[in-house]
Amino acid sequence: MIKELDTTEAATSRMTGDERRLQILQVAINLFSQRGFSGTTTKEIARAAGVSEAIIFRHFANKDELYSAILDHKACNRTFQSHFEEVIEKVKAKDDYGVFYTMALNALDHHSEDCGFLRLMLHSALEDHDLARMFFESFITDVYKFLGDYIRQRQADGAFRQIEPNMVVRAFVGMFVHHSLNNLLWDKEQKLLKISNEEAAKNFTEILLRGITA
Amino acid sequence: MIKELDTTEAATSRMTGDERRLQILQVAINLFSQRGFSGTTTKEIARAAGVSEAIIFRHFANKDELYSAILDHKACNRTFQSHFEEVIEKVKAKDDYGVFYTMALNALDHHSEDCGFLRLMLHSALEDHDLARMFFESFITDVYKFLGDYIRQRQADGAFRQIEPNMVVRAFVGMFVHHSLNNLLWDKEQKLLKISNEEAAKNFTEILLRGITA
DNA sequence: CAAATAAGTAAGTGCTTACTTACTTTCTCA
DNA sequence: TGAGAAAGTAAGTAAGCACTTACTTATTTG
Repeated sequence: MIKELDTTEAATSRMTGDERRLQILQVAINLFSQRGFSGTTTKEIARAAGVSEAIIFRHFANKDELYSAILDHKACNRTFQSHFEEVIEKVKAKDDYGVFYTMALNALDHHSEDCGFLRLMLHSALEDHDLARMFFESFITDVYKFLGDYIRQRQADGAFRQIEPNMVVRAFVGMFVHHSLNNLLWDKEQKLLKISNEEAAKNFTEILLRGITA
Repeated sequence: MIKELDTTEAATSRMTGDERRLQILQVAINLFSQRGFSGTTTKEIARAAGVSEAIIFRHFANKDELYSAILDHKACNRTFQSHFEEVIEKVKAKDDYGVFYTMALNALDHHSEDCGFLRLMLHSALEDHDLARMFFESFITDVYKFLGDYIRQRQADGAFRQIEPNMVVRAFVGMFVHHSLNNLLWDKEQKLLKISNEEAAKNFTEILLRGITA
């Protein structure tokens, strides 16, 4: 038996329930990230998944539950630990440059390759969905705690000058998040600033470290 | 004759055409910024303006034209010159701290008092409306040119070290834009970081200046 | 192989949407 | 002061929306 796995377009052959559910979910994530929740119709999702609309409502009770399912799906494979192991290493070595550079580069690369994620987050934040709140509470909070602790420690060492640590995190995260957002939303052709992620991470890190060293 | 000007709720008395047009526009800006374009119905706009739906279509041919009118309305009273005269003064005096501090504080204050504007921009950027493109081309480009020129000049003076000037602008703008976005979208109660705009502008400026001085 | 089970569809449902029509009320000024 | 212009409305319309029903097709399994 030949099974064609076709996630990008309409799948021709019949799928098992779980396969179809996952496929619909991925299609929905894609469309929601492009057009937002209220801007996407269930008909569009069905067409993009290559099935009739009724199939969607067999797998998800209603449109809202489809959104909730995205929440669950995104939440499970996106923890701080899993994504920043490399940074944790640098922290142990008290490698200031390594900590911030790796952090920024990781984030920038991630934003570049999965720009749908950023869009989805913005949409859900603007529409005040749980997805945004959950992401904030589980992920952003961790980033602030992790980096904040490191900065506090290095301040105690006398390596960094005295500033509110969360202020420093805000400034640094701002640099690369804004950079990604800018490239994604406003300056897609990068007319203002065309630069590699490595170069950007390097510059941001240098500015920050010079800015906070004692 | 007593004329009641009531922009917040349904106006009771009859308005002239221009008054009504403007009022509908303001109500629409308000609602679009909250719920987005496709998330706002013409019925809601009508109710919020205190008129029947037909009135909206007397003033604007269709929903899209209502959006375009917002574009015109926002575009005319939002130029770089008008908003950053204070910064231009500091530039002339080569007051590094003044330039960046004033820039950041102006932006932060503006975001705080007109947070609807930020939301509107994000919505229109995500929905790929002209409003975002126009804002980018008329305003953001100016900011980069203006600050970029200043940084180039100070580099020539030997005051700032050699970095791509637009990179510096990106980093600095990122700090305060991200700060505003964060307070607006994710951390409305400011659990992570509660700080006055003055304090934030001060810290951002200090980090940047230490980060780029020669 | 037949019965059970699950994947799938076509064609609806009632409600909401953007937008219109036909009509009424209020203001203005010759 | 009365006729014309402009502001306003109530009650539509067709298309689109989320969601359902009644039915067909394919796959598994005792």
